[in-house]
Amino acid sequence: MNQILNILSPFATLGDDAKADLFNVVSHKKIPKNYRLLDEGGVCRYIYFLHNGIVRGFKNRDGKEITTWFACENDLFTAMYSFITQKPSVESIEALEDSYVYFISHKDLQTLFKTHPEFNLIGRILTERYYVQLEERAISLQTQSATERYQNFIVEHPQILQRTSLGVISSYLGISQETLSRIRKNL
Amino acid sequence: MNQILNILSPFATLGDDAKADLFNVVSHKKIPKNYRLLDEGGVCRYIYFLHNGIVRGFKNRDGKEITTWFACENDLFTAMYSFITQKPSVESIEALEDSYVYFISHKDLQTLFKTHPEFNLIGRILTERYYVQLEERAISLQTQSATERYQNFIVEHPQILQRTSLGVISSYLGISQETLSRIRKNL
DNA sequence: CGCCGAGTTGAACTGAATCAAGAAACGTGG
DNA sequence: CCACGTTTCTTGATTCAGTTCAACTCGGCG
Repeated sequence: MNQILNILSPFATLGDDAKADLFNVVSHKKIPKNYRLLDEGGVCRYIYFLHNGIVRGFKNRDGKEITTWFACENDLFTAMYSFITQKPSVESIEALEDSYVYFISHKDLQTLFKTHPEFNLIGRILTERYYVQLEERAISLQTQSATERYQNFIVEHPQILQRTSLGVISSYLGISQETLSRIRKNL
Repeated sequence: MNQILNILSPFATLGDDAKADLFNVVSHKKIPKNYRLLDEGGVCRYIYFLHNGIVRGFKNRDGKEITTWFACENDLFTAMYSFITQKPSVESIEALEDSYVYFISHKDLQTLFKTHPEFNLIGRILTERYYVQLEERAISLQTQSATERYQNFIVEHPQILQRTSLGVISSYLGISQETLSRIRKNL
């Protein structure tokens, strides 16, 4: 729980009331590897804080799973679009390792927004992070070669590299598994 | 001015006070073709509403201009990241046609947020739109062929297709101008 | 022991970039 | 209103990065 406060503290100084109300609506659970927190077509009702483990978001495209983001220790995550709009999601979320998450429902978060305006910053922070991350990926896909993208990835996500399978990473980078294997060889 | 209200009305019903305060902080001006609303390295102080014309955001990559988004009539736009954080921008903004914009400064918008919480929706709407748009582009770059991306573009942005140069579109699609020319030919 | 998923390697193929040159379209000034 | 230079677009020839398909290796695990 304290980790959550640590994450939020640079952005919002929470009063004791706010903290108490937050603690009241936060749940937590263990997530086994490969468990799906959300399936395509469902509405994402929660925003999550990843205590430990790795989680990914992905979409189906012609039967292939395209990874669109990773979350690791101390990251906030959710199916952005679905959570914000509370409409069905086009992406799914699954754990790539046994993980432990804290989470708050959309409804409870709305209440927090109203009673403690400081919490509005959460939304902004999350959006900002997601946006910047996504933007970097788009630019990378738009302008860099497969090798450059991989090198970039090594720098940006060293932990994920170690702990995730080749196929998942290659789909994130938008290249085939074989090509990634060869790229990796030539380094 | 009424157009702005029309854009906002589906999301927030504004009281007369709110409207008056909004009108007080909105400026407007004519932008000639090729004029830069923001240069890379500068902080984006304004959020804009495009009354007419076309505007694009772009980045420099190895001396080439990579278009990252387009705005057209009735779109809200800004250099997202820079405007939110009020830090220097990595992207520039320029008009692709003679345009007319309404705009609000970051500072005035903050004041509006405080005095009229309804306005918080503006931020959310804008972010949502930007995010979804960006996400679609990322997926497109990650999974589709040049031809598919172009066909997609035709459907999504027919107006921009008509009114923008080939080079600008090709950089948005992440393909060379020559290839786009050939793709266009074979349809 | 044999299966299974994950990763590697090879060979053929292909989509798209690059380089280079020409054709249109466009605006500006004489 | 034409002539000129500039920018934008097209077309061809060549090259190359990355895909695809297919076979093979390796390390676990029932």
